[in-house]
Amino acid sequence: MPHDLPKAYDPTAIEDHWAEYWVREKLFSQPTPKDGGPESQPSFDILLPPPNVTGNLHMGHMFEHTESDILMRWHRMRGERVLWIPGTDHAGIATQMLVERQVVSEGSTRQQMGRDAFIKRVWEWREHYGGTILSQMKRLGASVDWDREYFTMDERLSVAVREAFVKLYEQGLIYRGAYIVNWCPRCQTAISDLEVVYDEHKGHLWEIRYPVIGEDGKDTGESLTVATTRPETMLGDVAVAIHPDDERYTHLHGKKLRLPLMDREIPIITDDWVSREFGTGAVKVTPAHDPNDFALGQRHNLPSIDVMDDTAHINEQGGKYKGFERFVARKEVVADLEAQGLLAGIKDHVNNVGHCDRCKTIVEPRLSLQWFVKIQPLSDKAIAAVKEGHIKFTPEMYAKTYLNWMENIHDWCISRQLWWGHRIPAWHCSVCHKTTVSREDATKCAHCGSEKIEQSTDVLDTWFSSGLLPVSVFGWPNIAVENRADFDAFYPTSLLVTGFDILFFWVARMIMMGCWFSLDVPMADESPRSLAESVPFREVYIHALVRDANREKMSKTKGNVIDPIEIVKQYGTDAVRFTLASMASPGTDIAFNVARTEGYRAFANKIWNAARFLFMNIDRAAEVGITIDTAALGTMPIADSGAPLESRWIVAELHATADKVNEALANYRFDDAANAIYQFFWGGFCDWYLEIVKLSLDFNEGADKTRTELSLKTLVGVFEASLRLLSPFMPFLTEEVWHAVYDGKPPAKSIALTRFPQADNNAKQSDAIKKMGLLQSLIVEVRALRKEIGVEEKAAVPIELRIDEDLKATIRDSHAIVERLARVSELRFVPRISAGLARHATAQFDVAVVYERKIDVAAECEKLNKEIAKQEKNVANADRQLGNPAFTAKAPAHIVEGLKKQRDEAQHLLDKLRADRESLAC
RNA sequence: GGGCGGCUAGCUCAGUUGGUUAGAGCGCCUGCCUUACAAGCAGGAAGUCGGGGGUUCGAGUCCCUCGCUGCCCACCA
Repeated sequence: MPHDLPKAYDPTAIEDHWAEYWVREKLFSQPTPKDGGPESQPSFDILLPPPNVTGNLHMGHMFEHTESDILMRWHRMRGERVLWIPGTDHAGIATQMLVERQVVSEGSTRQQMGRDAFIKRVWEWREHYGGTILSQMKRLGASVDWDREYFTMDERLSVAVREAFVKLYEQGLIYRGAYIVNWCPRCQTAISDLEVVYDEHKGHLWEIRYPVIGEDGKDTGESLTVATTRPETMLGDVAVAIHPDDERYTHLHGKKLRLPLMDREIPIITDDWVSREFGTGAVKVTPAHDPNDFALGQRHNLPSIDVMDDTAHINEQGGKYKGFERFVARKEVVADLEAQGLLAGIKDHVNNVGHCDRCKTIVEPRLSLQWFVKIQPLSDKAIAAVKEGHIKFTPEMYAKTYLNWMENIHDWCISRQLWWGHRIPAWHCSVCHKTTVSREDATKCAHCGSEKIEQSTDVLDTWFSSGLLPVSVFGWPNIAVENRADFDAFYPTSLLVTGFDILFFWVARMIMMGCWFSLDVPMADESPRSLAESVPFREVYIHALVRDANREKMSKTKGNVIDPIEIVKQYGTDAVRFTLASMASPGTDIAFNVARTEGYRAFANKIWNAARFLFMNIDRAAEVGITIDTAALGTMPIADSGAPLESRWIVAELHATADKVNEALANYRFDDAANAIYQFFWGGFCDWYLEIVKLSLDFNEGADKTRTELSLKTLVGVFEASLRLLSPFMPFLTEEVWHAVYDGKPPAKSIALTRFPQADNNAKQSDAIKKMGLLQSLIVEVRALRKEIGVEEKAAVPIELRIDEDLKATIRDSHAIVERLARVSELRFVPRISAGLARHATAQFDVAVVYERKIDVAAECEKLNKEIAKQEKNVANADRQLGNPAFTAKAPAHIVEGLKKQRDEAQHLLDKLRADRESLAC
């Protein structure tokens, strides 16, 4: 029996089933369009930021997916051609590290295994464990197109990577050279600037004397003191630099120094770059181990001496320190200098130390032969795309952050000394030593024809391939006439939903690469592609971070990580989704609190029980021959003017809510949208409408059958529309209940394929809202009065009501509602409230409960006094403002009028309150 | 060293271009097992909008300043 819902809402009982159903039925697949371009149907498509293949789903993912899924389901229900593409990233370093650890635990190493065997091993690992996140996403109901799932190392995506590399190379935008890069000695690879995280570090500033030597090569007895935070790098020193205008050292210009420990002659050079204030004003120059020194070395034609190997141990260039690990070498160097009396001092010094983003090892700036992208031509386009408004950021401030970074961008080091990743399509010739870059696997040198070539062992930065995704997932570079439907329909994608942490890593790179490569792809009508049409996405929505209940960042080390799957098991996916949505206001981090989730599980339960109430009545109706025509559902209910007040009211509220939700979602205000629905369903539909409609649901003999049927129709219609309104937020619960509404014969395979409620502007403006408001305020006042004077909950009591003539009809027509909801036995209209009765006064009416009051006079007086003081203040404030000629002259008329009205109402109320106080003899 | 946020009820947060008496959820207090729901119903208390100054008829909202707090960027040895 579809109508037979269990008494309590149990999410676990329904969610697995629907999650599996959605995937099995391929409900969210969006095949390549056959009907041409996007004109035939507006499309809305986004690319899922591919999680690392090594990853587990965390709260941040769930948040991101919830927001995306809400948007996707919403757009889908608005009839658009919706596509959400899932995939995973091969995550070079992360994955290699993980598998390496596994290999080591088995007593081997990747070096022992060899490159091919190791890579095979990684692929095997990926086959077994690589789908964790995606299967978790399936369980959480993300409405992605599983038929289009990709992996960044898939063949077709690899083709795009190679094409992009070769093209940039041909355009002169990729070069190879020896520069200072960030080297991770643990990962044994270069990493980009972005992959270095800086940390304040309490260290020292060592001051070392470098003896000055004369023409004869002998010490003059004088020395120049340099300051350094990394004394071990002195082994690679090739000069000492001073500021040309530094008078302390003028006499040393042109002189030479003896490099301690290495006994090497090095020159003193002058350069404006040197700061006279820092340290001693003399800086040792180590071009192979510091970017500034490297630049100095370039300017002054100095050699570079790399004193370390790939693992940051001192190499043969470091003389007797060869073999020492860098920090051991540091100790040794300092000790030896001290022994030789060359250590002038040690000062405490706080400096920023760079760590490898992946493994936290201290990064070694190191001279190394790497591949770089000459980035400026790409960044120019990427800057223009945002400045010209082709890409819109939400929140807007991220556009500033983005531009600031983009305008100060450095060339991008794209080579990595890893095994797992896209291998660089470059072949080095051992005969002519030139490099061949090729789309096809090269067999001979393009320069000398030699076959003694070997492919570069380096792979590309992971972000090089993910940066290409917006073009590559739609088939680039193979966009031929017969093979471009996807590209035409879906590029540029509509939106990117992501976190700010990958703004530069990924978002910026996609913009650069998307604009650069798609520009060559003509439009469907063969016209050239404009910059506006070459962007990878038209909008970027940057979501906030999910923190724990104490606003702490979740981290494994702190042990405060909330596992979404655990929470979901406890409260249900829908409740967790609703929690995230309701807290998601752009730009504000989410302090995830299970108390909120508990509340939204209660909300889910509320919906569940409303459904049970509905079904109970439908079944009772069926027994007396009243049936609901489900074919009439699926639209926006409309109440005609003859319908009962509560029907017209709830329909108007439904339209108003639909309007709010649509607008909120258009502005990424998930919180406003969720709150509007919550408020409508719980505060309006359940608390008021259901209670009132119970009066009309009379199935007894002799009851007004037409009225019952009409009411039931509205009830079911509004409820069904509410489900559709809720569906993007709570897809599981609404799916279950929606199928039940249709008694197992739904008009579509899923509620996700129905239409989202759209407000009719006329329907949301209704006098019913005003009338209902009056009734509600009367009912609330009576309830409060009852409470104040201690009327038993169950007792029905008479009330006296003094109300303006023009409002009387509303009350009279709906007296049954007042009687039921406020437990009133008799409603007496009176010209004035009888003396001695407990009363409440509002601007519109006075009401009293006819009951022997058991009230605390003192408490009542206190309350009255408080209220009187408040109203006196209101009147005084209003009078003061109204008495101000500047106000009446300058403020707009409706403000002045409004204030006058407000003042009069306050005065009216005040009079009544004073009278009350009198009668109480306070 | 630059840049960007935040500070509103006990907690977590809303508050649209300045406009009439600043809101929500949770928590708290009181009373109810009223047959959809105690994961519920009803009523209630609670805020000098971080401090100071300014603009304005009018400021939570705009400007200045100070404080606290968080984040991002940056090659100072």
